[in-house]
This record gives sequence, structure tokens and C-alpha cells, in this order.
Amino acid sequence: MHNHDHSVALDCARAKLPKDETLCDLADLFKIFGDTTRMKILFSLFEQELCVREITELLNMTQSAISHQLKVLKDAKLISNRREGKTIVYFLADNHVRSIIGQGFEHLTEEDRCND
Amino acid sequence: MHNHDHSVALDCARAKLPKDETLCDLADLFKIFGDTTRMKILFSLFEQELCVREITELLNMTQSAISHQLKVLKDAKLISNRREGKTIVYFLADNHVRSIIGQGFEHLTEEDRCND
DNA sequence: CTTTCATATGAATGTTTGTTCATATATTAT
DNA sequence: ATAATATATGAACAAACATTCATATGAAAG
Repeated sequence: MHNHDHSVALDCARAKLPKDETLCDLADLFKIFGDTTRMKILFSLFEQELCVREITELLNMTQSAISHQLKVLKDAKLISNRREGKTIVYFLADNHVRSIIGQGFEHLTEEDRCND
Repeated sequence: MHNHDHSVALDCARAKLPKDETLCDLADLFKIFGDTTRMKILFSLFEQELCVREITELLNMTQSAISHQLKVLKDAKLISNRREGKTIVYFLADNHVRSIIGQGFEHLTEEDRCND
């Protein structure tokens, strides 16, 4: 009879697994990146800030849809905004956004060449 | 009257925006990370491989739920598996998984200290 | 202070998605 | 062959979510 209820690997994994709340926060963060519209907005803001109307025009969507997603991104602290006269200008909150997306990009592009 | 339908920033953003398909693929990739169960599975496999029963036991969920999520992760090429006798052993497909999650982790932990 | 322009927001709706339940497949042992 | 063990999978259901429509807020101009 084998040792079914007590493997070393299992104990090891259990010891190193972060607590539930952390894993949940992490999943919630990635969930934000997991939508095409939000991904487009983030990319739009990669190199310059834009106001809501510009983003709306760029993505060719309704202003409402854009505003809703901007709110999601802002709540997640991935973007910030400031008022400028009548318009509101949005911009990336920090460089983590760029590096996270960059890593994802790499994974996608390297999928073709390394498939041993 | 201001220049409403033609801003430099907008043109710049438009020129650099990747094509729709790429952005969609990227969002789909991050979507995979955007679920607590899948995040737990990925973390479980961070330092050692595990069979389905071990993962099921570790996460305290039904075997079916785990198998369904393992399939999602495998389809996304984030994990691979091999048969070993009666059991099937899963492991991380490559290091991108580790770096992507690592970046996310950093963003979370640094959220407290830099809030200017 | 009323109108206009830019953006935000609440409710409703259709779609996507994670889990469960029941069952199928595949390997090993009797 | 048959039973037992390990994993996979299809259908169903409930919960989460993105978009739309209608409307609210807020600044600026007349």
C-alpha cells in the first residue's frame, strides 16, 4: 500500500501557498487585464495621456462603456486622472502596468518558437 | 474654436495601438490568471509538480472543479502534464508564468507605500 | 442662472464563466 | 474479463460581468 494521504510534495506546496486573501487579490488584479476593452484603454495610455472623448473615439465605442471601464481601471489603481478645464485626462498610474503587460506579450510571442 | 476631431495625442495612440487580434489574445491570457482557483493551482505548482489528487486535496475542492481548471490552464499553455502510472502529474509550462505572477505581486505590495 | 459640453452613474439585459452532478475513459490489480 | 482507482468531460445552473440606455453631475460660456 502506498502513502496516499501524505506526500512530501503536498506538504511542501501547502507550506508555501500564500494565504487565501492574497491569492484572491492577485486574481482580482489580473482580472482587470482580462478584458479586451480595458486592455485597449491601457495600451492607448502607454505613451501619452488621453481624455475620455479621445479614448472613446480611438476605440470606437460608446462614451458610457468607456467611462464604466475607466472606473474599473481607476478603482484598481492602474490609472489615474486629473481635471483639465472641462475635460478629464487619464494616464497610467505607474510602470507596473507596463511591465505586467510586457510579460504577457512575451509569453504570447514566444509561444511559437519554444514548443519542446 | 478648438481642434476637436484631430489631436496629436490621439493620432499617436492610434499609430501605436496593436491590432485587435493581438489585444484580444493578450486579454485572454490575463483572463486565465484572473480566477482564484487557477491562481491557487499555479502557485501550488510553483516549486514542485503535483498530481490531480494532490491539488484537489490541497485546495479542498471537488476533483471535477480542479480538472476543469487544469484543462483551462493547459489549453492556455501555462501548464503541461505527463502520465505516471495511474496518476497524471501537472507542472508549470515555463518561467513566464512565474514572472507574470511576480509582477502582479509587486504591484499589490507596493500599492501601500507609493500613493502620491 | 440657463445652456452647453464633457464625463459619470444606476438599472436592465444578454453573455460569459466557475462549479456541480453524473458519467466516461484509461490504467492497474484481482 | 471484472473491479478498483485516477482523471476527464458534457450538460445544467447560478453568479459575475460588459454594454446599452437614460439620466445625473459638474464646469464653463453666454
